[in-house]
Amino acid sequence: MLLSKSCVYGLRASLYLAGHQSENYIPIRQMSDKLEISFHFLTKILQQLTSAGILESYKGPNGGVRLIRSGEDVTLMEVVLAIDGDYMLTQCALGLPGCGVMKPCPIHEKWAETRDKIRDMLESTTLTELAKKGKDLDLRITAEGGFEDL
Amino acid sequence: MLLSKSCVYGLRASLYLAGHQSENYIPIRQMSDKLEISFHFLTKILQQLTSAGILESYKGPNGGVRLIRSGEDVTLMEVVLAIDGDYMLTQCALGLPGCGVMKPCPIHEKWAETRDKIRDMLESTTLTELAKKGKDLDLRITAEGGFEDL
DNA sequence: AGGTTTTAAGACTCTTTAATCTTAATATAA
DNA sequence: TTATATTAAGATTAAAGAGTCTTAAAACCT
Repeated sequence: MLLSKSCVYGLRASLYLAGHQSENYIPIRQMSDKLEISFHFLTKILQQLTSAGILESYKGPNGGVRLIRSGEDVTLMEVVLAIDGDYMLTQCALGLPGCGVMKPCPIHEKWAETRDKIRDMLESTTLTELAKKGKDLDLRITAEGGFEDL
Repeated sequence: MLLSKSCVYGLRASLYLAGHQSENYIPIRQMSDKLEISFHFLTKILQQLTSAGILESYKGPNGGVRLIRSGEDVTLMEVVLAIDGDYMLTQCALGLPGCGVMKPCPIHEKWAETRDKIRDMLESTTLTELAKKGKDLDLRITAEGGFEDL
């Protein structure tokens, strides 16, 4: 699997936040209900995004989480790095340690090109861009229903 | 991780076979020693490639496995599909069931483009091509040492 | 036939990831 | 200041992936 489940959940939650952007904090419970993700599991994932400086959280009534910066600035890459790390973007296709231009494996070159495509996509796509697209076209970030139901 | 460990081992073993192509069967023990992969684990992986019609095996003295067709014909895609399946190439980036042009998620379009790049690379690369490159440049398919040591 | 070499197959264990549960800490508000 | 709402953190359980071990089956050789 390209992205871990944690990472996929993190992306969906981030898109949710980008689509509900306001000054207010959004309770995790609300997100876990809407997105149908286990509350406690989602909480831990969002903690990773918080400590990575992507979200900020607030406890108590009317607390929750929200994007620190506008979703305009936040790329998919940031979310992926915060949760899955850079493993996917650095690891050799044959799993060999230290694979690179100095000590390549036979697949290295082609693989590096392919990886760069993935990297470019993740770096050039922002949360706001996708959330806007989701709203405009009523696309979904949950199994059933569209963006409007969120 | 993009490819499972089983898949990576399968690729390395397939490259080994492509680099030793002959009429003879290659014992799995020899491969597991050279490639530093657990014998029993490698055996299971090669069984998958055998039942997928990529390898054929023979028991008893002078037995082992070999590529059914020339490595010229075998693409990386075939090996990946036999071991990891098409999950990576079909799965939605947000993990939503049935994501496609009819019911897309906001990332679907960009993701599909990126996935196609991966697909193209895997489909256009053959074992022989990589094994030849590995021999010519003495690249490695094991942590230490080059192709020549195999 | 009997012993040896090899793959095949299944049971088992270990590790990592995913998910849940419980308790603590923090903030609000009546 | 007490009750409530919320995130934080750690312990625990469940499931999947990775790896090992044992036994069986097939083929060869003497």
